[in-house]
Amino acid sequence: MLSQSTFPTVLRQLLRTHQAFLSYAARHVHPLDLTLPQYDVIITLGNTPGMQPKKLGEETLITKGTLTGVVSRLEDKGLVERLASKKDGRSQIIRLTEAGQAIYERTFPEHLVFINRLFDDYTPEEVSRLEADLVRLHRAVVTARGDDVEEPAHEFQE
Amino acid sequence: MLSQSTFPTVLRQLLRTHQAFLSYAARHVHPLDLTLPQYDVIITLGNTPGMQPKKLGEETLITKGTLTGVVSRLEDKGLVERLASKKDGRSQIIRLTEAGQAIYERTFPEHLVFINRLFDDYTPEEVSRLEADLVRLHRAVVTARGDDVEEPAHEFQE
DNA sequence: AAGTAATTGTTCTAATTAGAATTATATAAT
DNA sequence: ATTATATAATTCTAATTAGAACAATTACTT
Repeated sequence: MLSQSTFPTVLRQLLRTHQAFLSYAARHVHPLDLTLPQYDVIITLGNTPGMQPKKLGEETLITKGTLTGVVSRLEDKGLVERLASKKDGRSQIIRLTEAGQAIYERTFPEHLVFINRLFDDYTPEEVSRLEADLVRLHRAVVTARGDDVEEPAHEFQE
Repeated sequence: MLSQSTFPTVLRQLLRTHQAFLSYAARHVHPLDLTLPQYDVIITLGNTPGMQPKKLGEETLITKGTLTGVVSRLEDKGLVERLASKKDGRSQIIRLTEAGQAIYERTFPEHLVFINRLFDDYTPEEVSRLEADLVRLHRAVVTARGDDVEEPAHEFQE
């Protein structure tokens, strides 16, 4: 078996599953005239007093350069608003407007039903195990990423 | 904890792990002056006589509209070439040029080492189980999506 | 054979993406 | 305090992304 010369199928399957899930979730979100990242921001802000872009990006896995644009489009739609922080001149609070909160309350319960349908045939233990396995792989990736510094760059200090 | 009102953490973890893996893989690919999708095309075409864009897209999970651009950029770099099919006027064959094949041969072995490092702490059984669990979830998504039976049970090994 | 339907690939668009450079502000060090 | 460093968010760029519309070609139906 020449599995040594092929790309690990487990990783290909990770990509495939990820992609399939996104296209599934989009079915529920696109009819709301929202993109997936936009809806992700809304459900992350739902039932919160708002949060800084930095934290919002960490929660949604959207990098900051991207987040600026996503939030701006939601602002244009009147679904979120940016408030300047008084404590920190660099910082903001992003929160849902009333219209944004209304969308959240109206759609999120059914979104959860829609998503959880995927696990109809799973026992809670099976879901937990899958999650634990994904956490383990994630940890392996982060570890490898941190350990894999070919050029430590210790010699060149500015 | 109001876990009923929160997004399933197993899916969030799927997205997180996927993202971490891509950024890890990019470390090895970007120094080659290639994007991840571009490199994916190259390793998919490696050691093959070439293939149609349709199949190439299925293998790499790149949708056709995107694939046109990815292939064009690789063509500009002289790494792949498009050949018109004589049997089917709509169709093409995309294959590596000599330069593309050279990059493949020079980099893919070390790329595999780089990637397989993620599973250093896994037993083969653990990898198989994770893959099977991902296949199961993928199947659940496709089933829920409802557009089943587009792909015959031809799940060949890559 | 003629007309209809399906397939292949390109083009077009709006949005996302990561990464780098930039601006503005805050914190730390001396 | 003054300088240096770190952080927060925006801006900029090239590429990818999905989806829709399109042109060209092939396959099917009658």
